[in-house]
Amino acid sequence: MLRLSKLTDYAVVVMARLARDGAGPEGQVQTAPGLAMATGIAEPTVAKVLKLLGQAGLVEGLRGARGGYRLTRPLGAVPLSEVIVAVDGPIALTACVDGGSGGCEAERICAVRGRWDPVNRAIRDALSGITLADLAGPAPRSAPARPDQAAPEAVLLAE
Amino acid sequence: MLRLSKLTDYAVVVMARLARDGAGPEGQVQTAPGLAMATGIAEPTVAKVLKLLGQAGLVEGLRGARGGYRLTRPLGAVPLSEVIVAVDGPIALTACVDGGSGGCEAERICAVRGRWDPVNRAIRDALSGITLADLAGPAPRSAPARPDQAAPEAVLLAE
DNA sequence: GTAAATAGGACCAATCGGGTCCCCTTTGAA
DNA sequence: TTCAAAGGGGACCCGATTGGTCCTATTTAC
Repeated sequence: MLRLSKLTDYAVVVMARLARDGAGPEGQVQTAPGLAMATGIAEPTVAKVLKLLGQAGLVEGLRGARGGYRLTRPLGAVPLSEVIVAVDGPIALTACVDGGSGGCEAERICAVRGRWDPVNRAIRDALSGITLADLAGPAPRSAPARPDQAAPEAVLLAE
Repeated sequence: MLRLSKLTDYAVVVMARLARDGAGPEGQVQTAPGLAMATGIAEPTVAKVLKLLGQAGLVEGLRGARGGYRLTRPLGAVPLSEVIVAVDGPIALTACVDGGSGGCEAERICAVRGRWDPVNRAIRDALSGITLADLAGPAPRSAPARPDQAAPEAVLLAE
């Protein structure tokens, strides 16, 4: 289906939330439990996503009491491709592209061997041209006034 | 990893093989076992791919003895996106894009709800700009893409 | 010193996709 | 007329990947 993983989706939501709450570069930090509360995503999952984003340098984690996370760059400076790479790994549509030889037993007679590169490049370019600001931008419809006050329990029970 | 399925890879290989062996529009047909032999892909898998491609109208299957498959269009007139849709289903990076409501319990507080559309569109555009001829390399034997075939476009969201 | 919070890794379960096999239908050829 | 070759359609099973959870170590404010 050419889908990207849910983790990537969560990552975008979490980073958008960080930006929204002022946890930008050199700004205030926000804790993983707090983000989980605000986004409605389970807390261990939020922690996992933040760890991955931290390893990629997209967020900065401050340890210890009063610690938390904040963005290292404004959303407009973060291409979507970077988030995908951070969470899902390298962007390559087929296994035989970057892995070199081995694994593809039809290597000898494969007619399209090594020809997926332009495809991968096209995808990467398309994804690099979109920043998180484009995704998190102005509220799509009926911006919720205070989503930080919304109780996830209520959402679960509502529908 | 944003990978596309192996089946799609096989589909490209098989279609390239069809073109290479002259099984183009109104040309000779080639059998599934023969294609399996030529490509090194397991025969049941080749048959499965050809069925999917046939349902999408990308290849034409002739039944009965002396039957087989042939392309309905030259490779240059087949955008990669169509093959992906035929084999993998609609191109949509996230589940919450086209499915409407249901499934995403954080729908109410999701900050990026409905914002994946430009991403999907960018991907689709990138994939539509690449034809199988680009993947299969230079025209094998004096059968270049014929641009007189008007763009049949494109049922990306069909299914 | 203690509590709060991140860092890192291991672990389990479920979903999805790859691959195979089955039987039916069609149709050219003997 | 009969047979065999080939496609059409679907069901099925196994494996891999992913999503999600938990535990422990480390750091730091109070």
